[in-house]
Amino acid sequence: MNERRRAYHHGDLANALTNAATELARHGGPEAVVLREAARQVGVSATAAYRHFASHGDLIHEVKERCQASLAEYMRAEVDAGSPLPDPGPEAVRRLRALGRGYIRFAVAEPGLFRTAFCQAESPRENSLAMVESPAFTMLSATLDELTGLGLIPRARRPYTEMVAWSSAHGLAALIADGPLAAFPEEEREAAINRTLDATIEAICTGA
Amino acid sequence: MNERRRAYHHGDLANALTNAATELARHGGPEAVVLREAARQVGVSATAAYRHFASHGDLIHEVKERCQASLAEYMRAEVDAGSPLPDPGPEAVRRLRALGRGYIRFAVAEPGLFRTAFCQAESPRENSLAMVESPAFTMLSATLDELTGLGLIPRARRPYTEMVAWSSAHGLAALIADGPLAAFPEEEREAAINRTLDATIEAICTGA
DNA sequence: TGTACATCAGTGAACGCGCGTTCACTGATGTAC
DNA sequence: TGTACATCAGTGAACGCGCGTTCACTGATGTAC
Repeated sequence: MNERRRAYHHGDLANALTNAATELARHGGPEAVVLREAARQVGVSATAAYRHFASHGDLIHEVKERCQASLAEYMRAEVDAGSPLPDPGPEAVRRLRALGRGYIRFAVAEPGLFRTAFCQAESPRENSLAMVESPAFTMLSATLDELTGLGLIPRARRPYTEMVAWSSAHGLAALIADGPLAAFPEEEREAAINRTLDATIEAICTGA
Repeated sequence: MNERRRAYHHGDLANALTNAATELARHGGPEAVVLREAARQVGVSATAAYRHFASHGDLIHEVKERCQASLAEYMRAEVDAGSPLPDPGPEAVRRLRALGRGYIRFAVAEPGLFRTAFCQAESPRENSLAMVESPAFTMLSATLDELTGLGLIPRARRPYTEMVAWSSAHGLAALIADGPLAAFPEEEREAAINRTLDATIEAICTGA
C-alpha cells in the first residue's frame, strides 16, 4: 500500500485501533480503554472507529481477548524457558509450576493487561465458558491429566484440581497486580510467590 | 431530633450518604459509587455531600473501609457459626477453614462489595499497609501462629504462610465474584470451594 | 485502455448525558448577653 | 426569658469536562463495460 493510500484509507485501522486501545489498557487497565482516545492515538477521527467496531463494548472485547492471549503466551513461554527433565514425573511437575509462574509473572509485568483480561463483560454470560475453553485453561487441564496418569494426582482427587491451581495463582496474581500487595518490595514478593507455588504444587501432587 | 430538624438539618448526613453509597456498591461495584446518585437516594442536593466529604474519593474510601469490615465480619461469623472442637489441633484447623469459607462466602453473597473492598485507591500506597493491618489479616495470622505452636505448621515453613492461605481464598473468591466462574451452577461452585479449601489446608498443615 | 459509478472508509460538527465540583445563597441552630 | 448574631448545614443553578454515538458529508478505491 502506498503513501497516498495510507494518508486517507488507513488500510488496517481495526488493528491499529485495537493496538492503541491495548496500550491504554496496559497503562490504565480496562477503565482506560476509551474509544475516542484510541482514535486520537492513531490520528483518526472517533467516527472512523465505527467502521470497524459496532460499539465501545466491541472494542474492549477485542482488547480483552488480546489480554487473555497474552496471559496464555506468558504461561507457555515460562514452560518453554526451562529445560525438560528426563523423568516424566518431575517433568510434568516442572511444567505445572511453570504455568503458575507464567500466570503470576504476567500479572507482575502487565498489571493493566491482567486486570483487563478479567474485567467484567457487558453480557454476564460471556465470561464463563470462554475462559474455560481458553488455551491457558487447556494447558492446565492437560498437565493435570498427565500428572494423574503418572499417579502423582490420585484419581479420586482429580476433579476440580484445576480450581485449586487456578485459585492459588489467580489470587496471588490479583493481590499483586491489583490489590494490597502491589507495593510489596520485590524480594518479599518473590519469596511469597515461591512459597505459594511450592505449597500449591504439594497440595496438588499428593500421590506416589 | 424532631421532624422539623430532620427536614432541613439531616442530623446524620455523612452516615446516610455512606449507607447509600454502599448500597450502590453492593449492586454495581466500585464504579457504581456515584456521589450525585448517593445524594439523590438520600433526598439531598449533591452539594450537601461536600459538607461531609472532601471529594468523591473521600466517599469511596469510606465505602471501601466498610466493605473490608464487612468481609472481616463474614469471616468472624463463619468461625463463630461452628462448634469448637475439644482438641486444640483440630480446633485451630477448623478455624482456619472457617476463615477461608467466610472469605469466599462474602464474595459469593456480596460480589459488589467484595470488588469494592479491593478496588484501586487513588493513592497507590494506601492499599498496601492498611490491608495487612486489617482485622481479617490479623485473625489469619493469629490462627497460623497457633497452628505453628501446635506443631501443625513446621516452623521453617511458617514465613509467608499468610500468602498461601490468602492467595487461595482470594483467587477463588475473585473468580467467583468477579470473573469467569460467576456463572457456575451452585452445586459445582460448592464442590470447587470444598476441594480448594481442603487442598489449601492440607498444603498449610503439613506438620505432625 | 478509459471512464461511469457504486461502494468503501474516512471527516468534522454536533448531541445528549451524567459526572464532580464551585458559586452565591438561605434557612436553621445554638449561644452570649 | 428574649433577642442579636455567628455559625452550621443545607439549596439550586451553573460550569467544564469527556465520553459514546449519530449525522450528513466527501474523498478514495475498485469494478463493469
